[in-house]
Amino acid sequence: MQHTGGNMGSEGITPRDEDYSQWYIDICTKAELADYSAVKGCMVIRPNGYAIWEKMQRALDDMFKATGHRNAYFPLFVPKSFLSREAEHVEGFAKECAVVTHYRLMNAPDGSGIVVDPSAKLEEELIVRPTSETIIWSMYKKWIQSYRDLPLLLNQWANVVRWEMRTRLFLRTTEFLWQEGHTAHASSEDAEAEALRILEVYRRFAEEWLALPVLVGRKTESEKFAGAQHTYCIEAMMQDGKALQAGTSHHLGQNFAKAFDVTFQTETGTREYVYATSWGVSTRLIGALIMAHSDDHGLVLPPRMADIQAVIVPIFKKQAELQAIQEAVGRRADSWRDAFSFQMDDRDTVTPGFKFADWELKGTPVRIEIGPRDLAKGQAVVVRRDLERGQEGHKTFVPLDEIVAHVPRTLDTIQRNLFDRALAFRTAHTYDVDTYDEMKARIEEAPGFFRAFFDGSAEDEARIKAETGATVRCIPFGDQGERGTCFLTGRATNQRVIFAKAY
RNA sequence: CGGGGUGUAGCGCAGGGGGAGCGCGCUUGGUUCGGGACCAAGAGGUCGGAGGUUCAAAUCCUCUCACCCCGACCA
Repeated sequence: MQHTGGNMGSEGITPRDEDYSQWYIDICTKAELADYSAVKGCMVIRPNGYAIWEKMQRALDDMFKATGHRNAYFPLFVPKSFLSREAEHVEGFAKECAVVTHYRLMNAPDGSGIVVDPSAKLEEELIVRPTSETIIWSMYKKWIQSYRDLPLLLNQWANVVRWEMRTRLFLRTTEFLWQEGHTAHASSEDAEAEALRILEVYRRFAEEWLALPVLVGRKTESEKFAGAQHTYCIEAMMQDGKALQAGTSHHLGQNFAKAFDVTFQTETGTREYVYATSWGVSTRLIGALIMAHSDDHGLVLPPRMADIQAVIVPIFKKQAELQAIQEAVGRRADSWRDAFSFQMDDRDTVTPGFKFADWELKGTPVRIEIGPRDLAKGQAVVVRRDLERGQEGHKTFVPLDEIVAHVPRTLDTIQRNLFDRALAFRTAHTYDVDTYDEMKARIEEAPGFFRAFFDGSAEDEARIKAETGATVRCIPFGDQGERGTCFLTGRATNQRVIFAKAY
């Protein structure tokens, strides 16, 4: 199949149990979150999708500011020479960098179209940033002289490019949007505290805003960011039991300071390399949101992520009936607007039934139906997106004057229910395993998180990945200390890890 | 980079040497409207591109381009 999308409606959504991967694509395209662009591996984020990103940006940005960070913007282009300064770091990205070699086009001499002007070759080639560590650290070298300049706490909202072999809408695209924080500190302890502070910001954001329960922990040596001393992460479970890394925070130690020769003078007059962190989340979170909550009818948005939290569907035959409904809503619009965001769908070109399905597809958390019969009784029908038709609580009759209080409560209930549901799903799909054979036997028919004592080497991890497809997603905090025996080597260990197949 | 698939109307597809079609959507008019309405009349295409075979190519041959999906690799 080629480009999907268009005006098909949710009738065309592939059920999850039939083809999870196709279901995901259907949600993205039919809910008009994204569309394929002319460039392979690149996507267009449509208004419905971008609205979600804007919600994420707003919430996260406020949290970054509240923890003392400021925004800045660094250039898209990085001189090629910068990338050779940090060999370990380069290793991770060199194979997927886009390179700018020329700066001008011209008409082809033979009139066949536009060609690259061979005389406009760049002296030094430019890399399109796959991440901004190098360009940022080249500036930090100029800006940091003294311990008084520290800590330096910057974040940037930007696009980056990684030339991936295999792409997937939102989850892995050639170009994507993200935020990248880059901080510099006077001590290792400060950098460590910063990395953990941000990890906690990410956890709170995921759980409180995205209604996405996450495991918080540390990456193993083989899974950590090349160039980091260690990497922390939040990991979420999708509805197919696969893990998705939803955010990372790195303690970079002095690696980048040494690569870019960034030193500062201490209080006692000595000179020391600065300590660093970096951290980021991307538009991938939109993919996480979709795969955590949505169903076979379409997108399901947590209320705090919904641009339109409630849609009002008027039921009417005659214009006079519509007018009466509009007046009833109009009288209360200001107070409603203060309590929740809503939109009236008063199109007279489609039937109410079509609107119901349409707004469900788009993920709107609450639907308020108002018809002549309701109006006569001074009530409305409030319908929850998170419950199936016929389920207890799906539909409620609410007096119009109580909508202002009822809807916000319902939104809170939905937000909480989505989280609880996702957490219950994760719990039900998390398995304690004592032996490697046990995991091997179960992982195919029961995808999920496998919790095991493990102290194997990077080679052991590679072998497990080759044999089962599973990797160590994280070493969760608060799950350590207990003694056990490694499920592979049989050695005594207190390290408990989560194995899972991952996106 | 391997494997698979697809390029024909906005979307989904059929057609396989001689009139470019169907469904949905779109436009206009009318009847409808509490779970994806109906009738009628319309608009809309260099059949991905190039070359070849032929009296004649969407269709056969050669080459090419592009995108999608699955895998390896990676956020």
